[in-house]
Amino acid sequence: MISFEDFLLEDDSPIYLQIIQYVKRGIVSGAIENGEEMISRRALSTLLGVNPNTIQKAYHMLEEEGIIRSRVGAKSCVEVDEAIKERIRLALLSQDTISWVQAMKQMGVDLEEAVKLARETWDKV
Amino acid sequence: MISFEDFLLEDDSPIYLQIIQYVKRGIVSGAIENGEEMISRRALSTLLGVNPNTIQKAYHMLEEEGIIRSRVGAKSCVEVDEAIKERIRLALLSQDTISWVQAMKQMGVDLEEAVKLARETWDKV
DNA sequence: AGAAGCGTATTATACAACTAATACACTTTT
DNA sequence: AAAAGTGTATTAGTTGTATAATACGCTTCT
Repeated sequence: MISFEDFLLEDDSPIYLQIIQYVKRGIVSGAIENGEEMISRRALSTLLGVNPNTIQKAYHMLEEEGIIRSRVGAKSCVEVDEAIKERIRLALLSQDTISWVQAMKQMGVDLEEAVKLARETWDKV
Repeated sequence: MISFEDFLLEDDSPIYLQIIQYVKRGIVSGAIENGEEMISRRALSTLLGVNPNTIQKAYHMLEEEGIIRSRVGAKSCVEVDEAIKERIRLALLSQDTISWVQAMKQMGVDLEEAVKLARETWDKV
């Protein structure tokens, strides 16, 4: 079951987006597998200390994106085939990398400097 | 004068934060220099097509952070010494790089893959 | 001196995100 | 069968972001 043990509220972005991002990144990394059960909405809202409706919104959007499957009375399940996984992987990797590269360029950092910075940062995080 | 010519509203983050980020990145890159005049609040709100109050909020926060200096009746000016510039540079570079590295790690991408991805992305952006 | 432009301030409205409390129908567990 | 847990839905309230319309006093330009 996906227990959200290592999930942390850090960002100032909407919580429901952070939850969606957490699940997507988990799928990309392989930490979250097809068929796996999600923790229930109520349990997650208690765990994170946020409102059940916030969780509901995140789960609902995950369902609309075709990532989880819900049935009344039972826990929601992850339902992703290889095509969806690859689609998510490409989207997330390019999206995150593009915005980082844009930031570096806007600050006048060249490619080699940026790579050096990334290498130095890697083990600190 | 800082004309915000190459400023683009893209993000879904608050506009006033995007403006602050634009100015900070400009200072880090050297595109924005100490003593330079800011475009007036009214002119910028017209240029970007957003409400004057949104601009006022951004400028006000920039002033509170000690980055610009305002006098009633005159245009606001950038006022940053080398210490402040270095503080901003360190904060922005590490902040952006850390979040990118975290993203890559959460998705199971190792350092060399990430570097490769960054190199491939560099010229496309 | 006068007009225009500037920073600053106030009040009101709209909308999205988040919180809060509750209810219903269904599945799973006991 | 009963209880507990689940997804789903509704209504209400708070906060932050952005819009809208004005107003005042100061500086700069003509």
